Amino acid sequence: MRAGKITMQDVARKAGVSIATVSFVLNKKSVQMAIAPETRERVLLAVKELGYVPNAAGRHLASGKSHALAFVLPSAVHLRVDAFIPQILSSLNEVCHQNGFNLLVYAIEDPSRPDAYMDMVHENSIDGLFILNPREDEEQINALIDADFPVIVGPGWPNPKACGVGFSNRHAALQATEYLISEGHRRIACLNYGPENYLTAASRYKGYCEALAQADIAVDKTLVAWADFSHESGYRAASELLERADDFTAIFAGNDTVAIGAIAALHDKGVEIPRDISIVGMDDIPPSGFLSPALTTIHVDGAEYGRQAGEMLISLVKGTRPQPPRVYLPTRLVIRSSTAAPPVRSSALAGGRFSGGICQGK
Amino acid sequence: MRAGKITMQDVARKAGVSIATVSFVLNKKSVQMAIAPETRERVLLAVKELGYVPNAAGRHLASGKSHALAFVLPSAVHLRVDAFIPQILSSLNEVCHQNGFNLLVYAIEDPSRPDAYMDMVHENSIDGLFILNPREDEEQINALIDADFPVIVGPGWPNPKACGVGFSNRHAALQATEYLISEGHRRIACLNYGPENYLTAASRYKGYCEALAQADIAVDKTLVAWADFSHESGYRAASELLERADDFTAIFAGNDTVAIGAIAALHDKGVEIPRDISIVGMDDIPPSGFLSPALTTIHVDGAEYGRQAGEMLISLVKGTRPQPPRVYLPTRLVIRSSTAAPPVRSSALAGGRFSGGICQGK
DNA sequence: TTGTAGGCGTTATCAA
DNA sequence: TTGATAACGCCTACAA
Repeated sequence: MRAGKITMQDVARKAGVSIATVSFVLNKKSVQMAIAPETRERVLLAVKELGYVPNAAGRHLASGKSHALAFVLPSAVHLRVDAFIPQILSSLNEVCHQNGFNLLVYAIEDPSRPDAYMDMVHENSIDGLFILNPREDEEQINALIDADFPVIVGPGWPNPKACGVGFSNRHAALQATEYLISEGHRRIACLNYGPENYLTAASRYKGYCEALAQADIAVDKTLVAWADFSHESGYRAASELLERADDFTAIFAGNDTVAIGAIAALHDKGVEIPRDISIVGMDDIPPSGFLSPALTTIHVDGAEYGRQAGEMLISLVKGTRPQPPRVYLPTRLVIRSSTAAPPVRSSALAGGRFSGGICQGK
Repeated sequence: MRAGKITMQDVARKAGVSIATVSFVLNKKSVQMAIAPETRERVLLAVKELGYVPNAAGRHLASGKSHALAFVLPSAVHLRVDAFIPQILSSLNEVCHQNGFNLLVYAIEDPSRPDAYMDMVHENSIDGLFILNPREDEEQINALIDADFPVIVGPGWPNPKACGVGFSNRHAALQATEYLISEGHRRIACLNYGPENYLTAASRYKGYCEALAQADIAVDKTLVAWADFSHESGYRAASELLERADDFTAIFAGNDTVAIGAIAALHDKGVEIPRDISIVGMDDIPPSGFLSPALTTIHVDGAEYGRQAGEMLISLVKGTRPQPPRVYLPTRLVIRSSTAAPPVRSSALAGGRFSGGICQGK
């Protein structure tokens, strides 16, 4: 294919100028290089007539710029089931292309080589990196940042030179849990998504604990379960929770994906939401508002997330440190119908939540 | 960053050989070029000690190969809300990286320039293209195929030279609708996802019509609604349907995403699923099995989809026409709890489905 | 079995 | 204001 392999040579010949001139015209270095309008016209005409398109490889080699950015995801499962990712990806896609960058996606597949994406950096095939929720232990990232390679991470990344966007997972989890508490819940389970060394999950857990602490509620480890990223895992974790304890009245879920799984588990066990148990999620993924019951959750603007990340990264690539270098996106509690006040029965009387099961039709 | 810009020059010098030898060793052209094992070792050692990584741009320019593949999506909205896409993307990601290719994602943002992604081809920045659900009118695609540029489209693409993977949308829709009919439904609404010139949506509609025809049921246009790709649109379309007609007992939804929206709409109107209305979706996206009611749908293996597409494309890039060149993935009806036999009341007696509303608690 | 050298298509630095 | 020309890093005949 290759567009008939028309090169600057051809354009130059046709326009009767040198290839250097063609390059100048095409790269219009602002006011620096002044080209006679007449010459410019001639070149532009030739370009148009020949259907010339600059070759990426040549440009890349000569300029050292690949005009490509990479979006790195912590895991492939993540990509497969977490509906929040596509939100980010979608706006990132937009920003990139509007600014003349291609967008590479790299979901880490092989946990034994979590930094395989570094190859793209070393091969020089990308100009910048947006790493979503990196694990803290990835030292390579700091090496890149210290070497001034354009990288966007989370805003809490422990390197003063780092630039990042995101939101406070801790705070969002706090918001969610506080809401449950404000509704009157005291026995609140935490169904986090893991693994535990996964930074954002850890932060969310921290927020959950903090909210409990503020209300003088002790963290009960039997009420804490770790799922992974999938609906299935949420289902499983919720089932386990239900077997381990029968007196909690609410669940704080690490994200909407596992919350959806948990809801199904509760449903299958005959637990009614929010009558018997309330549940609040996080992320507000597209289906959340359309479930029955609609999921109360913490809304984060995924599109804004991707946009800001893209813009910051591009700014970095162009040599300007974004201002501000660290952005915390706002999070907002969206109250829907999966939450309510806890059931008003004393456990002594009712003897567990399933006592009401005989009333439930279906 | 650029890994200290170590080039083949450096490696060659260090190993005491020429850069050609280094290149030979690195590109081990199978048995063709025999290199003395001793020399090879020396080179490999130098590579390791220097931490040499080949430069993508140089390689790209010299070889004409970018080692990058692009995944093109018909729209950004699609990417944002259709949970089927990430399934494909995830396995595509895997196949690409395992084979040493980078993966570019291009979601078409600007409908006025639906083929903007062609730039990537003309710039020569990708070696191949996987176009998901292209619109039929994109003539450029045929130009590429005819020029032997590696392209993967759907298996039904009207060009004998085309290679493609996918599944029969028509057949899948037929399966879904047939099932509803087999359950006893006669008044079956079609809530498709659009736009109408969107090939897959059109095929699904065709399958729906075909199933009705087989059962001697006339297509009633008042029972046909077009959504777009989002949950919201499914919600809206279902609401309209409900206002236009009150005697249908089942809905065939163009995909699970709009089905989820539709379920919410029915729910909000007090319609109970599947008691009053059954609904069947398509694609079997991750949350579908976890809804209440769990969605009956047509399962397609998204991971397999992406894998095959990736493998076929890579084979094409390497110069081998995949065998077979067109793959139809199997589709499977997954019966869950959103479908049942139609309510057994005569419309004369009941006077519309809402007559039973007073019995519904909640 | 290994080395030489030309070329891939741009960019960018100098001269002119 | 424009034109030569040297990089850029690698691949690959062709020679040796």
